[in-house]
Amino acid sequence: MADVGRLAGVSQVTVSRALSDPSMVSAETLKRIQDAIRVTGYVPNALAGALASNRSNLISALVPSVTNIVYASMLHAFSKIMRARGYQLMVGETGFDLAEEEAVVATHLSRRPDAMLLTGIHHSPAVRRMLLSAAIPIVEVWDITETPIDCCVGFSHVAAAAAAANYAHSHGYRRAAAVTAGDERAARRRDAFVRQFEALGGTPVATVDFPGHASLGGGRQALATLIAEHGFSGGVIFCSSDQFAQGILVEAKARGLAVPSEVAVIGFGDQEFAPHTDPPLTSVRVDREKLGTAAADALLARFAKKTMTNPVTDIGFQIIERETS
Amino acid sequence: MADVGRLAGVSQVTVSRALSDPSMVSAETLKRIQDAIRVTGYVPNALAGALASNRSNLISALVPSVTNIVYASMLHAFSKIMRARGYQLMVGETGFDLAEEEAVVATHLSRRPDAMLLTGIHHSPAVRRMLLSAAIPIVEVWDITETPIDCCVGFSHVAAAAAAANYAHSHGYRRAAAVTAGDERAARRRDAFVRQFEALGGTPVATVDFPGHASLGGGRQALATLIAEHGFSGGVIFCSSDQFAQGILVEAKARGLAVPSEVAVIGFGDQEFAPHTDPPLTSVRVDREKLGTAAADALLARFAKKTMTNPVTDIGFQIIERETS
DNA sequence: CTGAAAGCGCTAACAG
DNA sequence: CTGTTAGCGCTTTCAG
Repeated sequence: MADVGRLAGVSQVTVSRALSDPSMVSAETLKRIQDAIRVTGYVPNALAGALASNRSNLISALVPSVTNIVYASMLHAFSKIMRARGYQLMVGETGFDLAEEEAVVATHLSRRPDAMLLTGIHHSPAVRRMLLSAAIPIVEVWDITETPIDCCVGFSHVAAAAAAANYAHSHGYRRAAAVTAGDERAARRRDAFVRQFEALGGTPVATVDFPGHASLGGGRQALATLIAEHGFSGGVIFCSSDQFAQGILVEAKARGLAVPSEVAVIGFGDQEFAPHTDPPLTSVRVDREKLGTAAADALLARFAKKTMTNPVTDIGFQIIERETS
Repeated sequence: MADVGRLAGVSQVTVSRALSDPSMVSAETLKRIQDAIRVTGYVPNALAGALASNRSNLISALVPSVTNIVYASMLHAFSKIMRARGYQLMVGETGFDLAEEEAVVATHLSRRPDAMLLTGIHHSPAVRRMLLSAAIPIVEVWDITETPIDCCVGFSHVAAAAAAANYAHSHGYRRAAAVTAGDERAARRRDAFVRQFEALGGTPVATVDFPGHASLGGGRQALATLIAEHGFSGGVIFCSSDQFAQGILVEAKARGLAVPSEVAVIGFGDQEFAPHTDPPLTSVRVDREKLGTAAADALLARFAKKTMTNPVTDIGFQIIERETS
């Protein structure tokens, strides 16, 4: 930066100003500086800038996994807005394990992010303490709580699952099953679905749980298991993800079972392929782009003014009725 | 750090040493320092450390899109290794546009990453210049070239597509079509497939291109288009992605077309669901985890010693024969 | 094994 | 509009 200044015949600070706010230097000085930058191939050092200004322009985003499309698409929407505002993203994967999250949070905080996005509302006491003393805006996503660390953007998993149970019951289903991936929020939905479906007078809900992530193969296997081991002989299957639902459709077709008359399915997530399965998949839609943009908006609002109008943003959900139930 | 030192009765530098290399301080001093850290809740400032040491421990990884599972799973494998070695990932999305890539590269370089992962081997002259003068290890992935910026890890798209054409021909197919997403590498595969299939004596290959990313819906539409507008009446369809292939299977089943006798399909990527479609999908496998780990290994080797044994790593591909062709 | 001093490249005051 | 002076919180180097 000093070299650039020397070449342009100004001091180093003037170069700094030209870069951070061009309106602070005269037009001709600006031009000379820009020329000098081009000639020298100068690349600013954001590290030094961050240290001096105490603003890193970094946002850290922690998700369970980047290979899960629901988190990836949320990140995409989130980062698009943040990038447009000059912030860069540091992405971290926390798995579904609180201890792992703790280590990731610690290393990310050492980079002094200006804000942090966290997935979920359940964190270890150590994480809460670190986050609180970091004193930066924090947004927790994919769930809502009355007691966020700072603010949260999401929806009620209990309400979504109960709505699915109501939907199933009102469409005449009295028998049901649930297929669930190894994810705390999915498990909460499963429990809420079971509770509500049975409360409405449905027969006991059979459940099949997978420890890992949802997959098409898992959905096929789940239907096979339900039939072979749970005596499943018709009814609606509430899935924790559209991936499972798609697998159930494939397996049903392979077995010659009619959908929805013999096997009905409700997916979760309303992923891109849901309208194009055969038959088109009924699913609970969660607007992942909106989740990402609302999370970004919440952080930007916190940057603008310290007072929060409302720390809890419920983006809701929607049951998209198609032809599988 | 000075506070911690005061509490432990040592100077600030000693704390620094205790953190960077515990063996440099005596056992009892170390213990006092660790206690002091616990008491004060001290969180190191990696920004300052990076500025002073000229090593940021940051790696920037640039992919076209994080919502595409093939890039996401590569990133996952890559970051796992890098994180274990103490490096953190800055993720950037470049889209499929060279100009966008330029802006992303510039901002990432300003953060002084210790190395960079780039997707693809085609970059603008400005990007090459910036990267060269950054003088850090660079790995280009998903493709190979004799003239990488620094080193590359990938496979030959031309060879993969030609192998698919050979496979189709040797399995008796004389008619073929290709369905391709809007991605330069996919287009190169399409061209290589067409060239080889026709060279082997196949009839002219009908092509359907989509500007955006591959999807199940796109695959369904592609088969409909091939039948309606290209008079497709049997043969093998080479897809740029398993997503398209899956859509073709769904559409074929919906139309009552037998697979593979009336419509045969070859996917690309061998994604998780490929073995579980009905019938199981024949696909060109690219080991994305291996791609990520090999890219990480290449950078780590560059960190260890400046001389490269071999700058080009070809991880190859494999045609997985299942039942759709 | 520990400490003192210097400085990484920038921004934030304060002057002029 | 521009320059001067002080740091930001660390690591590095050189002494002891």
